[in-house]
Amino acid sequence: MTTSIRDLAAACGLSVSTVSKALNGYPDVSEKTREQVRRAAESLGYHPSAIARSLKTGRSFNLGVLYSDDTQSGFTHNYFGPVLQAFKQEAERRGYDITFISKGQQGMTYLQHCQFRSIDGVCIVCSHFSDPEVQELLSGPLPVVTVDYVFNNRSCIQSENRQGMELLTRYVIARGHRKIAYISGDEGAVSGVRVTAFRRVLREAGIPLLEAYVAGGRYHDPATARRVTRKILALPDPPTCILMPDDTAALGGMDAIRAAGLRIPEDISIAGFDGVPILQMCKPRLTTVRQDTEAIGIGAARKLIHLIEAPDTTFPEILSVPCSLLEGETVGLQH
Amino acid sequence: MTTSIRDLAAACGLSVSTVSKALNGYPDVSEKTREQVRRAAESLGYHPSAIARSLKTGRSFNLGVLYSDDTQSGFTHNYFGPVLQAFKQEAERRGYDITFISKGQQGMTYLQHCQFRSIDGVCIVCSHFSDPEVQELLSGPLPVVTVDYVFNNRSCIQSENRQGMELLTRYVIARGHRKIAYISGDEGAVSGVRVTAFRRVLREAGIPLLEAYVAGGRYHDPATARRVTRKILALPDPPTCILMPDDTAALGGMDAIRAAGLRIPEDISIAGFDGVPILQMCKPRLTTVRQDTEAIGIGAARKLIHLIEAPDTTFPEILSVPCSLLEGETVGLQH
DNA sequence: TCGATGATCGAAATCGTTTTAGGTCTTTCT
DNA sequence: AGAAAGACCTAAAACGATTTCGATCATCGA
Repeated sequence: MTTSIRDLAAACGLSVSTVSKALNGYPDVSEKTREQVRRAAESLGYHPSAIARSLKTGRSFNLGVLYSDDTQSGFTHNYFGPVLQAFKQEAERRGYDITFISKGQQGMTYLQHCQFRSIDGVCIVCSHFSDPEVQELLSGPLPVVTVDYVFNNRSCIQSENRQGMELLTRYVIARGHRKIAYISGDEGAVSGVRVTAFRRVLREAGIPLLEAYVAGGRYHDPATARRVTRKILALPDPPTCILMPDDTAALGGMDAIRAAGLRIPEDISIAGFDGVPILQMCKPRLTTVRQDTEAIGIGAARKLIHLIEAPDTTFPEILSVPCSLLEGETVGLQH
Repeated sequence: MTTSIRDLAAACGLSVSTVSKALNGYPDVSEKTREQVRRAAESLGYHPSAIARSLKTGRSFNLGVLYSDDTQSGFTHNYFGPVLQAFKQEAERRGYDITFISKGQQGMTYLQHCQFRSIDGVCIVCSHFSDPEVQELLSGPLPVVTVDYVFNNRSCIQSENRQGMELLTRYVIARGHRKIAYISGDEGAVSGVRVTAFRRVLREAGIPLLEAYVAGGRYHDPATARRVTRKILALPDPPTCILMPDDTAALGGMDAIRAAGLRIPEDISIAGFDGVPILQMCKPRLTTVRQDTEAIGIGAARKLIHLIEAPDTTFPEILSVPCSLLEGETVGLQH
């Protein structure tokens, strides 16, 4: 089959241990034999078995990714997808592979699945942080980083949701809007921060906010967005602009607006959150807040690897990456 | 640390081998001790180490996924993304994890990366089948299935591109179009089959085809699509309908059409291929051919696992899954 | 010249499993 | 009763690496 270290040792006329040490840079092997081993490895096409190595060293160079979401969108999730992609690429650059930790594999919990595969650390990015299995993993023995969720003494990376929301709200106000509605996503810290920022910017601008203008919604759920939007449009004094929890939901909102016979942005304005690329190619181009998914994914990978490789010099921390405004065509001038 | 089989054996007062056999359903262990072992395993929270098991058995229950694409879209690729998602889910259902095989990991080729991780089999889905490393993998010792690429004596799964293209072309003709342009994707078997089907349906319908109407393009590249569309629109006798290689490219085409001051579908019609869900929520809803990405992903996983688990009863074969027409709003009636 | 010191190398244990080849004891058959 | 056959279990050898602990040998200072 594939050549093992024993074959290599035989080919060199050396012992297995010497060969191993030569390859792993131990000091007690002469430069001459080291070079000989290298050459032989090259010509035999030798590569060590990650599995055998892991068994002995306890390090697998494998990062777990816990990703579960309601929306069934999987890899193609408009926000998590690109985050995972960046995470994976950065991990690979550092010599790690990734494996997805999934529910119900052979009756194992998430944590057990990690131990089963001897995962070195895990990145949790999902919508079910209240799941007991997720909590078990969060308080378990493995290095962990989370995305968009702060847990006691664990590292987290997320967008500067406050700054992003401020950016958007200020922009909308600058376009002349005074009657602004806000539909939030699933309850949680992210939604909380955003709505708080929204309220504060309005207050600071001296703009009154009807409580009927702020409604609960769901992330990445166009159907819910459609329903909530319809309700808001039916208000006695409807808003001139609606802020949606994300771009996907915005699509549902736009649908409801069109169904009501209104034009975007002439009759009513709408904005999203996330900045999914493909929607920037559709008409009308959605005005939204771009989350730097690449920076988030890369940051998560770096932090996790750091936690693994230098546990003594690294501490849990909350990292934030700034958002930017994507000015599209869905927020009109209001006077 | 985590409990090993030795701990379990000690707790039961049995030998390691008996415990192993009890857990693995060997016949030469009494039902009584088997039950005892099961109970002890449960209460100690014992789960075997996948790594140690792999080392001994040579089976890792790990499927490699080779996925590289030009477009940098990664997981969020409109066609490959959903395919991979379905592949992953089906693999997990069968007790397999997946790991991505990537270029340049520690200076390893794809094949070496597979061997490094003791991958049981690999699913190749990418756009670079001409890459020597991909070819090495294709002719290597591991079980392989491919998506959208037929290789000598390897299993392949793909859409019934002929049938899909026929469906669309007939539909467009039925809507009254006679001057139909076709922009194809990157050169290759898939593109070939589609354009052939397109030509044949036209011929059978007795509709003449201007050679200037069929142009080369690129998959998932809106910029190229825009350029090619512009050129076609500038023809002395422009078509009334343009068929694009995929939905993403269609976006570029629509852009060029709008830039030319034409309306969709009143002035000119356009259709895509793939059926990406999010675009079905945008206006105007794109008329396109839906590829059953879920069936493709699941089929790939099943076939691969079958090749792994029952190599003697399984043979390489080409599997095809039918497409369906997604009637949107971008192909108008022509008279 | 002799012991000490370094420089290289190798033997063997180990990681956590699986699996082969026996081993022991009871039962059954003749 | 003696042998054959089952039933049940264990010892030990792998799998392919890493790593500890010695072993060997040449060199060197005194």
